[in-house]
Amino acid sequence: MKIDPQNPADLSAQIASAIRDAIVSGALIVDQRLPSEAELSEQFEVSRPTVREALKRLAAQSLIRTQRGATGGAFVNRISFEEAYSQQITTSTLLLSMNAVSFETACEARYALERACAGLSAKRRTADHLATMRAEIHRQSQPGLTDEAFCASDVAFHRALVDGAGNPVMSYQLAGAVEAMQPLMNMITFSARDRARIVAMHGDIADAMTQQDAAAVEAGLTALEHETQQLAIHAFAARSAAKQGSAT
Amino acid sequence: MKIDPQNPADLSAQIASAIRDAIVSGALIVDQRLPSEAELSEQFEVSRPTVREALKRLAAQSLIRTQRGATGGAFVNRISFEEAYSQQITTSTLLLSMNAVSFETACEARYALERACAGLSAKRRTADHLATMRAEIHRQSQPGLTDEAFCASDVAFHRALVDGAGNPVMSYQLAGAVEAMQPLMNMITFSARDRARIVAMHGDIADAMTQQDAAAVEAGLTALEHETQQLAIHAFAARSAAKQGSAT
DNA sequence: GGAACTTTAATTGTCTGACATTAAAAACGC
DNA sequence: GCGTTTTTAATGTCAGACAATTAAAGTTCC
Repeated sequence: MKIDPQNPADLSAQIASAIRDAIVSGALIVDQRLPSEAELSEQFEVSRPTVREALKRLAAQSLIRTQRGATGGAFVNRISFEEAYSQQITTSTLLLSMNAVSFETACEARYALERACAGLSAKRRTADHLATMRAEIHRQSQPGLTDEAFCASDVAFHRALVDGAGNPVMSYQLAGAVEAMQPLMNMITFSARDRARIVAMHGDIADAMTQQDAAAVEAGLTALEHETQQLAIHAFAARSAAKQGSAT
Repeated sequence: MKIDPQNPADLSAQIASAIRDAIVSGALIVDQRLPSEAELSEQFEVSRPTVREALKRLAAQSLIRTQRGATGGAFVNRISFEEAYSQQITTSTLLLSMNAVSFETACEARYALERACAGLSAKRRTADHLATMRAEIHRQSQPGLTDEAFCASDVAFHRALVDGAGNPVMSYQLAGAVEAMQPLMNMITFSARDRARIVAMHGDIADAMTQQDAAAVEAGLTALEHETQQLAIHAFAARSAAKQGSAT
């Protein structure tokens, strides 16, 4: 580390990259203090604002944290699952919304991955997970619920299912897949009948989880995927029809 | 957006957050130009360096890109799958290496998710995917290969399997799970016999893919998971034994 | 001698103002 | 009308300064 070619462009990006490599490679370990900004600017032969921009880049990725004061400075940060979750959700959400990923593709990926949890989750789920699922099912049955709140509850239900696997790595990987679907789901209007069907399916899945019947959980998820895909097809058909109508 | 409480701390983080929210919520759309740094510093009533630090934070997350010159500025960036991949891999890798996640947990998550691809991938894989898998199997059989190169080839094999599903969202979500395992795998020394067994299993999986036999692909992955877990147990047992020996 | 208070020093956070670099648009010459 | 030059608006970088914060060292008082 600490070397920097005299490339003309974007010194702060180069410095950030050098420090990032040092962290990823293990040359800088967790909680280790980086040199002060003044020292870094000497080492890299740049000004302090440039060093600061590099450090902010790393802070944005939760690779470092900073403390003020006499013994302050920049420290290599231990990335928590929480931080990793929220980063993944932001990236996944934007990736889907910006790249014209079809609802079908995103939905397929989500349910395929979620089915991957079914086996472990059916086996390991605790009473807490079951209680959360039941509570969300109950919330979803409330009549006055907005579509948005319905979708949020849907996400919470599925997160409980995923967390039931008791594998934090899996929960982390799935967070993006499940949460990023929410904006897409929000584009759908759920009729009372649609909601009733979904709630029933959630009930079936919760029952299967209670009985630790992995195959039934998978089957329930597959049924739910099919239902969701159908709803989306109708919603988008209706939407494009309305567009046609207003255009003519 | 554009509001900013007079909270004392970390103005650049607040500004970055405000702009990020505007992008995520859709108030700022792809390729839209942000106000110039000078204008932003007026709007937020801070200096230009502070605005710049905020913009660098966003650039680090690929939310914006900047261009110099007369018509330059900061533009909302369309996050590409490529960028999202590499971000996910960095975050996942650090998450695993920094949080003392057991090999067992990471391995379980990885294979569970990979099995989720098996069905789609068996059905949709093209000749290209099969060819890549065969090529990597061949490379893995080379005698002079370093452990690191063997692991890299292993990753390439599995990525081909995942990509075979033809679902870019799934490939993206799996990238982290598969690649982040590599540093952990690199801690294992593969004997010639170990490698032969793994290569044989890869061959079985490739055969199943060729025949589009989803169940066989899943079975092959399960067998491979078991083999990997066993190898890891022995490797870590040997390692801790060596540690004991050197300590006394 | 010990506890409470004060001072000091180191570090990040922010500001001001300036200059360099870049790239597109405008002006100019022919 | 086309090629060249100039202008201009923007980011990239720098230098120097001050404010805010925090921990440690020093000081005072009991």
